[in-house]
Amino acid sequence: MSIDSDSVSPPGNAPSRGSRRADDTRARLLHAAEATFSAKGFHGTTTRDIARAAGISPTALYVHHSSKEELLYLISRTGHEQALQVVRDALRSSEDPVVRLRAMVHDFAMYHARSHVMSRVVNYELAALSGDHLDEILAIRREITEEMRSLVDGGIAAGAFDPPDRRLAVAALISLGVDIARWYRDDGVPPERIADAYAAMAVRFMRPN
Amino acid sequence: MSIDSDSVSPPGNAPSRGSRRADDTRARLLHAAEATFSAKGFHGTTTRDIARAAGISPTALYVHHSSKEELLYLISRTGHEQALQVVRDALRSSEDPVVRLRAMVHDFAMYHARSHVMSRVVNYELAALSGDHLDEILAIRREITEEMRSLVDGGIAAGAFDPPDRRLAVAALISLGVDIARWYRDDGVPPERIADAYAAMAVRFMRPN
DNA sequence: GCATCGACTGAACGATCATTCATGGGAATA
DNA sequence: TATTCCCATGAATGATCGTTCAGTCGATGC
Repeated sequence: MSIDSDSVSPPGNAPSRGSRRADDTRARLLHAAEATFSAKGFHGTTTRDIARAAGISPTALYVHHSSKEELLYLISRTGHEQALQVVRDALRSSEDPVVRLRAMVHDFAMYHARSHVMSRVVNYELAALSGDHLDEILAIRREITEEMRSLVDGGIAAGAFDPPDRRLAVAALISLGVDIARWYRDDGVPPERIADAYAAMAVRFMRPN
Repeated sequence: MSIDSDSVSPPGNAPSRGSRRADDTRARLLHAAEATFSAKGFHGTTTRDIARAAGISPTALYVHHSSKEELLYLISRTGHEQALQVVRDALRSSEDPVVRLRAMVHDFAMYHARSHVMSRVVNYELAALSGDHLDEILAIRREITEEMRSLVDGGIAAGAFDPPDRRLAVAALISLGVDIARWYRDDGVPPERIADAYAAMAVRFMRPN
């Protein structure tokens, strides 16, 4: 997907009450940054690239955002919050560990396939964030890991899971989802098929023999 | 691991017969580039960063290599060739599909954990390669995928594997290995434990129910 | 002991970078 | 219609980029 226009609100620089025009420009700016960061990386992208893709002058970028890094931060935060929400919603869908696991892996994979442009930025451009911003993002990442861990531990406690290593089972579940952002292509395997297959494989390697 | 000194030979720019001193500098340059590209990305790294890490002047870089991109190319090529070799060696180790799968996942994981610095460059900086260099690297990547596919298809034909989707089973096997380069930390879970757990999980999700 | 030559360097170049500044235009309000 | 002020701009700034150039240095061969 990417950034919804209703999630585009007053960032650090701009006035609190944005006009419709300003909100629209802000949204286009974020989409443009998302696409260029994803394709060329943060350091490989110039503010002129972003401005051109958004259809404005390089200067106008600074009317809405205080820096190029702020754009990366906003994209990272939105993406991480969305991913955390996806995981939490899936875990709320049932009490049965196997059903929850299937839903979580399925939805996590779906999210990374459909939002692969944003997810590439979210997962591979972390090093370009400023110290404070990075700390905030890492906190959200820890929450995602924590949700996964609670799913795995709960399933083990209930006798529904028996992975060879609970910590590495969590790592594997995350890797299967995150790495989709790296290899996914729009003209390849459709998201739904990826999600179904990955959910099935995850259930298999978590289930007791 | 990283680059062995014996794999450091005449690159594009330098004379064919290198002195011991030149070979040593070349090797330090490649190690330095590997480390900085891995930490800050290709575009986030300056030639001055690399030179400083190698203990030489920025100018000396061009005595041994024609450009910054050439360094990335040499690292990418070495890394991909090593990964392909790891996969091929593992597949040669047995005729039994399950044994081969276990060896392949184990060794592929070991390689990405031990060479995580290089593997980050290899897997996440492809976009910075020049057109010709990228084509050459992508050809090696296709060979790696092809080896994995033959393993999976062979196992299915022999009745030893029954994954929910053979194409996505290959994707999952690659993701488990590659993504280690993203999350691995030297002070975390040791490579051998990762490799064992991943091999066990892979066997579980490939085996018929 | 001297000449040679490969390895290396400091200074510099043009290009391009993120960002700022002074200013203009146009939509919304009165 | 007149006024206001947000949104946007062209031009410019200092910094930094990848790379080149004209040499220096020190080890090696005679």
